[in-house]
Amino acid sequence: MAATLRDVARLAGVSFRTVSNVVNGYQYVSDATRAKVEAAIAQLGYQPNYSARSLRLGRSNLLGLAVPTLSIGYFGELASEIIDVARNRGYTVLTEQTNSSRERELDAVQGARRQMTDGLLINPLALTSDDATIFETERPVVLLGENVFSHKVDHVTMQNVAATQAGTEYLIGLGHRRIAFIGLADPEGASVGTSVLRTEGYRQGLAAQGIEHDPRLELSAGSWAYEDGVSAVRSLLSAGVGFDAVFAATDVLAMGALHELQASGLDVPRDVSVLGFDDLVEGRYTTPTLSTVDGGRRQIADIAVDMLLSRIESPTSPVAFREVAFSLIERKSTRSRL
Amino acid sequence: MAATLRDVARLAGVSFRTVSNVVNGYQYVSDATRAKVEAAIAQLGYQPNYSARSLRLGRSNLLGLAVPTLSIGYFGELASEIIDVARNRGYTVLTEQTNSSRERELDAVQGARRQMTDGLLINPLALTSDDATIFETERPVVLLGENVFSHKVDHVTMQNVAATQAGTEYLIGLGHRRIAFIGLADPEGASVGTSVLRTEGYRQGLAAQGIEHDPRLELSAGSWAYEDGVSAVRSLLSAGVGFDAVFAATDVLAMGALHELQASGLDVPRDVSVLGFDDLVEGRYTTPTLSTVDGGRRQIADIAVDMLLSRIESPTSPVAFREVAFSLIERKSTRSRL
DNA sequence: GTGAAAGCGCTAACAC
DNA sequence: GTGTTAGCGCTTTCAC
Repeated sequence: MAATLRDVARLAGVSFRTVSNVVNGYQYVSDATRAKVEAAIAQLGYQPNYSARSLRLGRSNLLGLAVPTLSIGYFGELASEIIDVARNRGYTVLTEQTNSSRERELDAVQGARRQMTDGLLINPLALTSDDATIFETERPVVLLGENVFSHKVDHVTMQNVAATQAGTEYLIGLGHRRIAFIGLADPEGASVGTSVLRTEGYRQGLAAQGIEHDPRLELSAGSWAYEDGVSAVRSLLSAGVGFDAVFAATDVLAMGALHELQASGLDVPRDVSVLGFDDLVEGRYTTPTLSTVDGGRRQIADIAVDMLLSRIESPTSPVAFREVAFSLIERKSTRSRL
Repeated sequence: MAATLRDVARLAGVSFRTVSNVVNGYQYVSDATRAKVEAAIAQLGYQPNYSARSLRLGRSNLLGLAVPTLSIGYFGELASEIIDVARNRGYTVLTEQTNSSRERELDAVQGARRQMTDGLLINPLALTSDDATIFETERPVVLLGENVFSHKVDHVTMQNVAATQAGTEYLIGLGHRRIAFIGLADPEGASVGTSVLRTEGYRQGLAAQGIEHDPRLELSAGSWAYEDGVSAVRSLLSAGVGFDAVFAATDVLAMGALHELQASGLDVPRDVSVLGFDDLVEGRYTTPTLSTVDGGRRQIADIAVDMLLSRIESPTSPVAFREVAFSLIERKSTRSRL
C-alpha cells in the first residue's frame, strides 16, 4: 500500500498537519522540520492521493476534451496542442472521442465522466444550436467551432466565412473562374455548422468578384475523410463539369482531391489549382505542397484553455466569445499569379 | 452544489445506503423502493462523485497513456485506437505527451499523475533498458514498443526485425539491389530501440539474399519527422550514392522522402521505389500511394489495453510478453515485379 | 430489504 | 510554528 501523510508524519516525528504544510509549500515551517519531512517523503516515496485531495477540494485539475477523433488531421493536431497548453497550466487532459455521434457528444456534456473534470472543451459536430440549453449549466464548458450558438456559453471559433471568402478571392486573383468547392453540408455527414459557414464564405467570395456561382461546382464533404475528397473529384470529373480550381473545406479533403486529380492524369497546379483549409503538417510534404488557409488552430488551442481556466476560476464572469485570426499559406498546389 | 446521495435519500424518503444500492445495481432492493429512488435521482439530476468513489474504492477507472505526441502519424492513430478500446472496457484515458524527452517519460512513470490512474500504457522512446527498474513497482504498467526490456514488466511489441527484413526482401524480390534505409539510430534522436531493430531487420534482409550492405545507404532518422525523410534523401542525392529504392522506418519518413525525391525530379516508382512502415491512412492518398509494412498497430492497441486491465485485476499473474503479426501492403510507390 | 456507522486520505479552520 | 479535529461523498461491514 502506498504511503500516506500519516506514515510520513510518523517517520518524521511530526504531526501530519505539518507534512501537509510541507507538501503544499505552506509558508511557516521551520527549515529543520521541513528537511526532516522531506527526508521522510523521499524515504517512503510518498505521493499525495489525488482522489482524496479532489474530494476535499472539489477540484481535480483534470480537463475533459471531446473531439470527433484523434486519428485524423485537424483534431489530432488540435488535441496535441491543447494537451500541451493545459499541461503548462497544471492540468491533465482526459480525452474522449465522440466519433461525431450525437449520443457520444451528449454523453461528453452530460454524462458521468463530466463529474471527474473541472471543465470541458468540446468541439461538437452532431449537436446544434437546438441543443444549446444543455450547455447552460453552472459547469464550466468552452465550445470550439460553430455548431452550437448560445450567448450563455463561452465560445471560440475561426472566422470561417471570412477565411473561406479570402481563400476564394485568392484563387480568383490567380485567374481562376471555375472554382469547385468541396465541403457542402451533408445531412448525414459531420460538421454541419462549419460546412454552412465555409460554403457561405465561398459564395461570398465569388459574389464579391462578380462571378456567377454554379451549383454543379459545389460538392458534398461527406464525412470529411480523405475518401470524400476523392469521390467529390470523381463525381466532378464524371459529370464533365469544367473547373480550373478546387477549394476544399479541409486539408484532408484537399489531399483526397489532389490524389484523385493526379490519379486521373491531371497536373496540379497546371491543369487545376488545389487549395485546402487547416494547415496540417502533412500539407507541407505532398507533391505539390498544399496551399491552404490557416484558420488559426494553434491560437484556438491557447485561447480555449485560457477561457476554460478563467471560467473555472470565476464562474460568474461575463460569457466570452472569441474569433481567431486566419491567414493564407501559399505553397505549390495553386498556380502562380498570371 | 451538486446533489449527493444524502439529498437523493432525503427526497426519496429512504436511507442513503439504499440509494447507494440502487446506483450500484445491488440485488436486494424492492421494485417500489427502486422506482422511488430512481425518480429522486432523475429529479435532482444526481450523479455520483467520482473522487469520493475513487477514494473509497482505491480505483479511478482512469488509464494513463504516454506517447511522444498525438499530432503525427503512428502515435495519433495508436492513441485513437487505444482510447476507443479503453472506452469499450469502461475506462477513460488520460493522455500525456512526452515529446520523447527523458524527463517527461520519467514523469509519466514516476510522477504524481501516476497516482490518479489505475494503470499506465507507455511507449518510451528516451528511456532504455537501463531504466527498466523504475517500472518494477507494483503499479500496473504495460510497455509498448521495444526501448525497454525487462522480464518483470508486461510488454507488447511489433516484430520489428522480422517485419523490416520482410520489407527488405520484398524490395529485393522486385529486383532492387541498391536499397537505401532511412531509420538509423541517432543518439540525439528518438526511438532508439526501434531504430536498432529495424536497422537490424534491414541488414538481415540484405544478408539473407546475399546482398552486400553499404553503410553509405544507411541514413539517420533524426527525430522521425517528415523533415528527416527529406534530409535523408537530400544527403543521399548530394553524396551521389547510387540507389534504386528507399525503405523508410516509418511512413512519415517515407512521405518526407517521397516528397524530396519528387522535388528532385525523380519518378517514384520508375526511378526509385519507396517503402514505408506503419500503414498510416495518409499513405493511401499520396501520389503514388505508399507501399508499406503494417507492423500491427491496431492489434497492439487491443492487446495493450487488455494486458493492462488483466494486470490491474490480478497483479500477481505472470508477466506477459506479446508480439503482434505484421503484413506487407503493396501499393504504388514500389515498382511492379519484373 | 433497510438503517447506522466507520473510514478511505486529504485540507483547512481552529486552538495553542 | 505545530497539533487536533471535522468533514468532503462514497462503499461496505454489521446489525436489525
